[in-house]
Amino acid sequence: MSQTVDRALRILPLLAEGPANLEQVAARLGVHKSTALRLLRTLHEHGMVYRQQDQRYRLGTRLFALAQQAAENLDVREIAHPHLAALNERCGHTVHLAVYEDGEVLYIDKVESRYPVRMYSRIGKPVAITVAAVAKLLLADLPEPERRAVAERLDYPAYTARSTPNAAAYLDELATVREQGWATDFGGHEESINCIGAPVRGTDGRAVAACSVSAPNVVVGTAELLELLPLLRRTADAISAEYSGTTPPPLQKAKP
Amino acid sequence: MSQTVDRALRILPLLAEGPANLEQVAARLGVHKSTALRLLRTLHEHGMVYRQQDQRYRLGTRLFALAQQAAENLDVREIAHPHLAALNERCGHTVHLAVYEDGEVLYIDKVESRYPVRMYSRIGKPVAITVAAVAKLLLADLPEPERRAVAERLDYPAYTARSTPNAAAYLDELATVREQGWATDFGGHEESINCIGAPVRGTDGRAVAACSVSAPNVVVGTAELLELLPLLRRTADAISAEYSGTTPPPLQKAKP
DNA sequence: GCTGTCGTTGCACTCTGTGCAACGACCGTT
DNA sequence: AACGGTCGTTGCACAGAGTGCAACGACAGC
Repeated sequence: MSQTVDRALRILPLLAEGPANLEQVAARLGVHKSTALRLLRTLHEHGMVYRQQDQRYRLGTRLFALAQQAAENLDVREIAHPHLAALNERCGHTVHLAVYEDGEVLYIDKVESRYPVRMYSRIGKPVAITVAAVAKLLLADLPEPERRAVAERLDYPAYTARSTPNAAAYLDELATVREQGWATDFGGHEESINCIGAPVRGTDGRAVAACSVSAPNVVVGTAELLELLPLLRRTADAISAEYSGTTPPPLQKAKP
Repeated sequence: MSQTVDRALRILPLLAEGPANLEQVAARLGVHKSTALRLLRTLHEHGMVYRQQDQRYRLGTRLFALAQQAAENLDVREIAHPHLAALNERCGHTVHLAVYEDGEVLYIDKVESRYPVRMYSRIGKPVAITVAAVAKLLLADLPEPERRAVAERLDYPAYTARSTPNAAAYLDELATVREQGWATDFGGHEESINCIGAPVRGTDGRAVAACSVSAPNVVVGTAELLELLPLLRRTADAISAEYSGTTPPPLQKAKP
């Protein structure tokens, strides 16, 4: 749309390949040297490109700063929600999204079951950290010292006979979860409620969130619930992809 | 230099703060809505901004990709990282790597403290240039006219009672740092955080980067932190050696 | 159905970006 | 030293590109 800006922006991927001097930039843009110079100067003023000692240009650190800052403001929930809604659309059960923060795991989004029998939960509420599938996924991915510290600091309430009894058992469970890349909670919190979860990962591969599908026994058994695992994992992976920016996800309307 | 490109680029940091709609962007740029629209469209075509469902704009994924490539071009970072990780392994504190670029000092890598109490920082974020140990090291090594120019252009915010008060004091401090070859920041930025730093030098002896160890008072005192100085300097020197090519650098792990 | 908000479009004006040519700094060669 | 070559930089005149304006349209909330 805007020729000048367009040209300026085309310089960036060009420099991403490696440093280039003025003439090379001008040639590859198909413009006069003086034009390229002015564009590069403007980019330079904004820290988008940097001029090394040999006068060649390369990408600047401001790009870095911008991306980093944007990543911090990135709302997983916003990105995840449509995916979670779609998942709920297909399976009908309650879908949760949770994050880890300062030794706690919190639900930050929820799409309600479309069955009449529902489990109780509330966005913003701390999760039963010792048993919930999402909690296991998030803790499993913590750096080992912190994971151990948290596990040992926790209480292990016996919600049911299948609740995790103590730190040792929990750490074992976390190892399993880390290995298999998904988690379950079969009646560990409420006798009659089962749950499966999968992690959402950021660019660095660390779990930034986890999502889960929960359903009461009376609606589906554990075997039937596990059949949803591939779908759940695909959903989690799609969210990860969009969150890390590997997918230019937002399917924009094409011009007619 | 180029008004149009300048306006377009000013949109990016604006969006980095969080999503904004067309009117907000236009208002903050001080231009008409239609102008802002065209700029945003151009940015959009290049993937620099992204339009969410509610029509608001936020930074796009292309920016992340570019930042990634920009980071890869900073080869100090790549070389330094394993050394920094090893340093963190041995002392447990937060380790930073920073570079100087166009009057700013930026963190380009970070290895998190393994203690529960951590300092806040972010890769890509400009460093508190008047007080940070890494900033002192990098400025101390600038050619004298540029050093003076930068020092006199800076603000000297009084973060704490121990912050550098003015340009004269800063230039004195830089002289000391240049002489001793290492730097400190004892509570100059945050009252309770101390920090020691050492320079990474290129073939020409100039500081191309600086690394530092930071720790809160509550974890280690200044005396104890200074005991880490030899280890820190050895780390910095090892990075320098590998970066200048004096060490047959990437000693690959032998396959078992 | 009305009113207000916000994104979008077409147009006329003019300001900004452009290419050109000449200059100058730097480097290696003879 | 003088020369020729390369490459970045500058001033200028022209026109093409960007701008603001006003009107339109989509949508939401009373």
